[in-house]
Amino acid sequence: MKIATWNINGIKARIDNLLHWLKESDPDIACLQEIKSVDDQFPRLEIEALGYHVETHGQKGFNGVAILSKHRFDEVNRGLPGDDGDEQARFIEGVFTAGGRALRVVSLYLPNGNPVESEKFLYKLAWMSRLESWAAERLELEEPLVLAGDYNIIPQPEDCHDPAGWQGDALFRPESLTAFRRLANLGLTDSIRAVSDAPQSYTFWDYQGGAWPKNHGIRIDHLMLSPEAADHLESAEIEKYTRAWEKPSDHVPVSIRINLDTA
DNA sequence: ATGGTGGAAGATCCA
Repeated sequence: MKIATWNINGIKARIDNLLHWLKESDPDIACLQEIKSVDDQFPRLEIEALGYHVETHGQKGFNGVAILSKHRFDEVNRGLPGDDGDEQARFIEGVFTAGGRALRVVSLYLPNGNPVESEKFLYKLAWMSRLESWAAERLELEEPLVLAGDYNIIPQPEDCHDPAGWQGDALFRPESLTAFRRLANLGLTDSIRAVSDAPQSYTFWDYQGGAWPKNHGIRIDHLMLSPEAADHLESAEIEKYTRAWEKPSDHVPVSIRINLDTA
């Protein structure tokens, strides 16, 4: 089974690229972030025509996440628990049946958190604390769980072109990295790191300043796996070819293959 | 010092 995550930076601007990628990459489950659309304006028909079930958690203008799946959803949960006043659409969980057992897949869009002097950084850290609580609870189920999305976290210096330049940024602040490690240390495996130590494996290149041709990127899109998923990880891949397409997203897809039939 | 680029929306905000 192939599971992918992609911050598409606007579904209206990216629908042609998305359809092309779905045909080419052919994921069984695709987690999308920054759909920047309300649910009833999401172009579900074109995607359903390719054989996908579509579940969205959108909002007007910003944020918004979705899961596309060739497998039927047994259950869908929208929103990260822990703050009833949080209006931002950044989290959706789908539950599927794979290999005769439950498979949980989350599409998440973790807050950027800049500027760090603002409420936005506090919101990022609070959101990460809520995510940690949620993950701790889910891990008790001892099921295959894939936490996929744009984490807005550069885990290690080798995950960016210029660590000194990122010093102090919310994506690389010690508080942010500590919160990410706390999450990982619950027992989640970083898929890309599990299959490769290669540096300069980036998932995002800014539109500005020729970042893409200069390969000035960062690795901030991650698929974090519970032990029951990580045990069956076969491969992980950054599909960077999409960054060279016309009208690209500034992020590229990251995908994994796991074999849950042998679970 | 400024603006750099792009999306959504339709003035700015967000990244």
